[in-house]
Amino acid sequence: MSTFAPVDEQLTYLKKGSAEIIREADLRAKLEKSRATGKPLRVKLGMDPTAPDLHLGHTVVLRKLKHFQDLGHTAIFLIGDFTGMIGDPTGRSITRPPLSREQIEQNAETYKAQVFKILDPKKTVIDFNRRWMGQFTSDDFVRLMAKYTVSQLLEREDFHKRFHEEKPISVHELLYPLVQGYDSVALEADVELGGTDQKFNLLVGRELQRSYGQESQVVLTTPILEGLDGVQKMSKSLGNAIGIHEPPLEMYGKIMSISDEMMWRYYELLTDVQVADIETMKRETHPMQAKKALAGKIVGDFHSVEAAGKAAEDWAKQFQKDQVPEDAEEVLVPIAEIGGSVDDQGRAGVRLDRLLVKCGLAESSTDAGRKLKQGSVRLENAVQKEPRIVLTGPSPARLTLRVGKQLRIAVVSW
RNA sequence: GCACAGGUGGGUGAGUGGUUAAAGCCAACAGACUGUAAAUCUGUCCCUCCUAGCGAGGUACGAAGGUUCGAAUCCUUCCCUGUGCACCA
Repeated sequence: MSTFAPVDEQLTYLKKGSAEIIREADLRAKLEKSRATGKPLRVKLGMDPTAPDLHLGHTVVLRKLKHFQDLGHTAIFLIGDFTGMIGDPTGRSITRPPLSREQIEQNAETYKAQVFKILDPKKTVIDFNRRWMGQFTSDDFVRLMAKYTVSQLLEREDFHKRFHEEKPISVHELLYPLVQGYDSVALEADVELGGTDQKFNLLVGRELQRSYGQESQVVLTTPILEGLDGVQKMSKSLGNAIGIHEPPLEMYGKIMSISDEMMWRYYELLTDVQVADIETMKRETHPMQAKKALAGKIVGDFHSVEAAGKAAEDWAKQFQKDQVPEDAEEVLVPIAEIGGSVDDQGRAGVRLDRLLVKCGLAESSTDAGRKLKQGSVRLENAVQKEPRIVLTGPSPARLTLRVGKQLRIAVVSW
């Protein structure tokens, strides 16, 4: 029989890093009951497989689920393969383009693997809402829809806003919160987790459970993590995300580039460092050192301690010492692909602008030309403004290219 | 179905026949300064080509046509969004 920690202890652990608990008294009651009966709480976290890769922003709430798991409760990771087809309209000012079923299934698979970087696979229940939504008949749907009103749905801020701005709201978007709420009914969830932006959807779950004769779930929200810009929420489409699958050096570098202010928030939401220790660091540690420590911790979590150490070294080489890191990204470039030519003495003429595009250092040749003119391209550490260069050495030439902070090794062969 | 209002570059949002890839702002990118942080200042910010020059060409203001020497700006048709009215016999 499982034994649970004292309720107050559990509460303290769960409250750290959470934004809001609705309602805390209910959570306490549920925890007490579970402790008394030895029955773990069923804690649900749902995610739509709308993007193939998870980033650090997603891990905030995953970590919270992990906390419940640590306390001995049942973690249910729900993959919204059905809701994914609708696309959560949360925070969107426009309708999401629907994803194909194949795409969703593919994403769902990668999700499974990725969440286990945080959750304990042995103790996690993975479910798919297509399991019950796929069986839903039209009758069931009508009955579900009858439990909510349009004005209740329009209370939601983004709908409300769109409605008043006379922007389109598709009916299926309105359905999203209902389906998500129904998931809680199907799973008989005691607690549902989500970002603060999910608050409305989570609350619908409470109402629906009551309508279906169940005890309402407790809603626990976590803050939305800002991305690299420190302003907008972390999101791949905004290009300010750190993916959990990214190579160590890249991940480390991205973390180092966040602002000092954001660093503390990352500490709070992405590490297990205690609040008191964070406060001490704020006062006594040089921000750069603290940031390096943070980067090391996070890289360590998703890769390994060794990888983190290596990333730290490489990072210092690349950005602080102007050296070339061992794991620098290499791009193999046959000279023909960049319109180069070889003369009779074996010298190769290379078009630098095209090479930059090929290496991903410029978006287009026009862009490359601009960067060259601006003097932001460095070849072997020397500013290079001319678009043509001649290579005289033996065939595969390793060129170190830098544009701004980015570094690439181009291996040009002819 | 009818009427009205809209659809401009990554995002906002000017521009209503003619110095113009299309003001301004934001984002983004680069340079200086730094701790690759922030802040600040400067430059860039559709694509292709080269002889790389404040060069040449090509695309671009929902779509397709049309009127004009010339249109994002005028006309026609179509598509999309919203609003009001109607329809629901």
